[in-house]
Amino acid sequence: MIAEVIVDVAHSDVDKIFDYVADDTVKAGMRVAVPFGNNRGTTTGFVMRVKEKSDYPAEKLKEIYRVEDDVPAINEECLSLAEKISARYRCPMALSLRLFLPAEMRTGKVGKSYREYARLSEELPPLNPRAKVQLACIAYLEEKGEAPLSELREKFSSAVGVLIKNHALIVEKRRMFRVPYRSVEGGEEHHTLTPAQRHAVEAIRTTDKTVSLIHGVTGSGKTEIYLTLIAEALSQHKSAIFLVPEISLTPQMFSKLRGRFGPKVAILHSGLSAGEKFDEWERLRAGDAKIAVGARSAVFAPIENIGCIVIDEEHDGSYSSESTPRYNTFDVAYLRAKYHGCKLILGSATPSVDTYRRAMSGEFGLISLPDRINARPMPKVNIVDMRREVRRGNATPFSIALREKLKLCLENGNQAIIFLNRRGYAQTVMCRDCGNVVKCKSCDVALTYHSDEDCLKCHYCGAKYKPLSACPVCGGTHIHYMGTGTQRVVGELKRFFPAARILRMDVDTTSGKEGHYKILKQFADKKADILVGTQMVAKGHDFPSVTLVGILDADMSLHFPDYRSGERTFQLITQVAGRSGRAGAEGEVVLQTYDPDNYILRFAANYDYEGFYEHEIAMREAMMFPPFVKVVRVMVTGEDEKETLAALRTLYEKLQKIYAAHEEEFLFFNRMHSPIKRIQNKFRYQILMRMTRSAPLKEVYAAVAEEKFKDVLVYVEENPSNLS
DNA sequence: CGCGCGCTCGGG
DNA sequence: CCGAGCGCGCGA
Repeated sequence: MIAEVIVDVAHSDVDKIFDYVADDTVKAGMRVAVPFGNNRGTTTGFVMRVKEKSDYPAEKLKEIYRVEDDVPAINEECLSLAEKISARYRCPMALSLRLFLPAEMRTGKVGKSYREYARLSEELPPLNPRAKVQLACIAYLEEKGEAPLSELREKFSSAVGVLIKNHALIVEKRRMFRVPYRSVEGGEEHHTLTPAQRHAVEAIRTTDKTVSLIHGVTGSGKTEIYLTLIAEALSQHKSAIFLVPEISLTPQMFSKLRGRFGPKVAILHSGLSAGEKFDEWERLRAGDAKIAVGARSAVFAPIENIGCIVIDEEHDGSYSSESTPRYNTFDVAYLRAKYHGCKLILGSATPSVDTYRRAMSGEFGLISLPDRINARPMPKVNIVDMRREVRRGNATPFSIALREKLKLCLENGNQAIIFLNRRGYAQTVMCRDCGNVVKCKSCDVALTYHSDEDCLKCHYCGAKYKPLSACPVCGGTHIHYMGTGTQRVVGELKRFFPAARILRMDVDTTSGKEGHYKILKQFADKKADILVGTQMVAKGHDFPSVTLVGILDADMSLHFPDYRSGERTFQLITQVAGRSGRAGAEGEVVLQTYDPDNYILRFAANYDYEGFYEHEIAMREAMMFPPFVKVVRVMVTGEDEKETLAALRTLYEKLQKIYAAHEEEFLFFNRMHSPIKRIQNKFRYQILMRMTRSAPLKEVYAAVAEEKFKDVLVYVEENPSNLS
């Protein structure tokens, strides 16, 4: 037999099928060790197909050294999905295949884990009646039946060894599965659905559309709808995928899932240990677990017979991959849903403009849940004009209104969340003598001062620098810390509310496994009164005692140089605001801005998604932005600026030919450096295009793929979510 | 004349 | 991607 093999080398030069002689144990989807290249070593490969004979000269064929899996690691569906991903995102097969395996499995660093159990032998050999410990051990096992060997060793020490030697104990090795979040208990049983929820479930069940969007405000009970649909899939002996944004793997969600589905749930996300990830993956592959829950990568879960796929918080940026292959989770989920003929359910309180448009056009089903389950109104949003605060001489990050409401909130024993989109202490460090802003040595990015470590950090590469006492350019000593970060806010809050217990949550405080979880749990357990944080406090957690949310400087994300900045700001404000007043008392929001009449903020303050959408889509159409056109960026990066520029030029000239031939289909075509000219020592130049949807994007891809540059990396992005 | 380095090529 | 093969330049 012949196996068609893709070698696990991420390079287009070797991105093709190689035939190897195989025995009949080899199946498609298994990994194999094969001889490859002139080195006598081995390379891992993926068997894509097995066939009877090869077109390649038989005398040149080599044999597979070893089969690495006893069961295919990648099933037929996923093999063909990998092919589609490679074609769609133009990446080597090796890279798309890797998506389907836990990373640690590939490097061979992790494997099955076993545990030894001991039980009594059927016929006990004669024992020395004076060996008290041995007798105790036997008595213990007579009562228990069996016990882990390690436990026996701890209790009865060396006696265990003697008993094993005498064949009094039988030791058995058994597979042990490492369980993530063991400490999270399964809570809450399912409650009955409200009429609105029942209607939503029914609508999804009966529609002939593959994709349904649930547009439901925070607290409208979307999760219960997902769980009902997943339970239904399970009852039909099918499996399910439940995707959530990276950070919103909250304890509440876990306990809900565990409570409802117990061990049928497997969790896949980057926070797990290698062993846990591997075991959860294995449980899914073997069919022991039926529900794959996790962030974007869980869309590649090794399951068969999928009954439904859910993408919660559909609008979230974490659903598009930032590294090759830059896949979009929705696209992959859609392919899987089509393959299995199952439903794909998207949910959000603030759907992305693109998704909502597709729902409005009838391409997707649309279900609206305008009311909160408990019929509680959304918290009132007070817009505060910070320009007036400044005029009144208030130089602190907090408006007087926010301070007063905070005071009241704390006096009543409630909790508050303060949100701002900037970590660290001060945003920039500037010399007042010459105006020099201190920047990172490897990136073209202003450094941020962090008071707890007393250092300057680069938020793009993580580099740390000593704080400056004098300006490196002019030697001036009037170093000024500008702007406000989470650390400074905490400091200022302590000044105003010395008795308040304050927690900070941003990437600096959430390192390590379960980092978010710990902070959120502390806050949920009311070990703190105020939570200060960046984006990550915005994601869906339930804090019943939070009655006040403060949004400092809502303009920050508004003036981002990106066509989606308005959309993102609306989503962010709506999400953060939704943290207020979920159970007990009525909630309130203070929204601070220097642009109080901005339409995005107005719509957000009124929770008027439709209004926002109508305005935004009209604007996009008028300005010719996605979804009406495509924004395409060809990114050219390299450490050597000359080489990078040369590559840029070559590509530009090539693409210009396409542009010239299709000028009427392009709205914009130009080369420039990226907004951030250098990150991690790499210069970043780009060719930016805006083109109609019928424009020859394929030709652009092909032209880019044809060129290869030494030491210069080139990639193409469609509607990039981050234009920096 | 010999070897070291850089480029090109091939891998089943 | 990685090593083999090969051409060319330089030094003794």
